[in-house]
Amino acid sequence: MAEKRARTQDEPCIQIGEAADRTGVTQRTLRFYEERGLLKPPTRMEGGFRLYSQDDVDRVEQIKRLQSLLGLTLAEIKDMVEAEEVKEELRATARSDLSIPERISRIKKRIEVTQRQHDIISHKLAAMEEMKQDLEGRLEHNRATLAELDGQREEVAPAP
Amino acid sequence: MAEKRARTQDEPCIQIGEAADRTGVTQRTLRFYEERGLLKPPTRMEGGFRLYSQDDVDRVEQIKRLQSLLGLTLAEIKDMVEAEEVKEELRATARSDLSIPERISRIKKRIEVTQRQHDIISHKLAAMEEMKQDLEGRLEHNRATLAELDGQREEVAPAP
DNA sequence: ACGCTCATTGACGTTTGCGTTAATGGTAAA
DNA sequence: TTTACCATTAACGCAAACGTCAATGAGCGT
Repeated sequence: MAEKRARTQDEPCIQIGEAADRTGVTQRTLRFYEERGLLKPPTRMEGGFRLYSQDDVDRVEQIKRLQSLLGLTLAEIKDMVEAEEVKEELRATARSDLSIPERISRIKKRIEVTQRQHDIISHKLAAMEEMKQDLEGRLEHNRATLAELDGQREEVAPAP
Repeated sequence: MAEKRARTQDEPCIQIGEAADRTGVTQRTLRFYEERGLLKPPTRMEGGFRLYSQDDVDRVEQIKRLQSLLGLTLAEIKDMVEAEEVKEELRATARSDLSIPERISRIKKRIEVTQRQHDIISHKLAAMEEMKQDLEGRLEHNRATLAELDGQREEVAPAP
C-alpha cells in the first residue's frame, strides 16, 4: 500500500511566463518570492531561463492561500514553507539513505508546522463564525425595521 | 415594544488617551482613522482635545475585526463604515423629521452593506473550512507515517 | 542572418498603515 | 503659579509587497 499515484510530472518544464499565468501572480512576484526564500531557486535552461515545476506552482498557490485566508506576512509564510521542503527531501530520498531517527525528527517538524497552521485556522474560524452570527442578527433586525417602515408607508399613502 | 435599553452613554466623554487604551490602538492610529474618514471628527473640549464616545470605541473594534479577519484595506473598510453612519443618523433623528421613504432607502443601504460583509465572510469561511480539512488530513497522514517509522526503529534497536 | 518575443538582473518607485519626533499649547494637582 | 502631564498639528520615516523601467541577452520562425 504505497504509491497512491504515479509521481505526477514534477520535472521542471514550464517557463516563468506560464508559471505566472497558472498561478495568477506576476513574473516579478515569482522572482521576488525566490529572492525571499519562499521558492527554491528553480532549475534553469542553458540560457539561464527559469524552469518551474508543478510543485512550484502548487507552492505559490499555497502561499496565496496563507496570505489571503490567514493574513500571514511573507516572512511568516517563509518559516512555514521551509518546513515543507522537508516534503521534497522525503520524496527525493524516500526509503533510502536517511537514518530512521533523522526521518522521525523531520516528520515531527512537519507535524509541528501543520499543527500551527491548524491552530491559527481554528482561531480565525471561531472568530469569523461569531462575526457571521452577529451580521445575520443585524440583517434580521434591519429587515424587520424595513418591514415596519413599509407598513407605516401604507398607512399614510394606501396601496397604489 | 421600543427601547430595548436606555441609550447607553454615547455622550462623548473620553479623551484620546483612554480611547486608545480601550481599543488597543495608538493615539496616532485614532487620528489617522479620522484623517481617512473611518471615524467621524469627534467633538472637542474647549482646549481642542478630542472627546470620544463609546460608539467610537465600538467602531474602532469593528475596524480591527474587518482588518484582521477579512483582510480588508482601510479604503475598503471606509466604504463599509460610511454606510454605518446611517445608524447614528437613524438613532439621532429616530422617529422624527426624516420622511419615511428616506428612512427606507437608508435602511436598504445598510442591509446592502451588511449583506456584502456577510458574503465575504461566507466565502472565506468556506475556503478556510476546506483548508482546515486538508490540514487535518495531512496531520493524520503524518502521524501514521511517524508511527510506522517508530515501528521500524524498534525492529532495529529493540525496546530500551 | 533578421526580427520578434520573452527572460534576466538591477535599481528605483509606489501604496498601505501606521511610528516617531518636534514644536507648541491645554489641564489639573500641589 | 509652577510642575507634570496630557493633547494638537505637521512633517518626516519606514517596512512590506510588489510595480515599473532599462539595458541586455536567449530562443525561434523565416
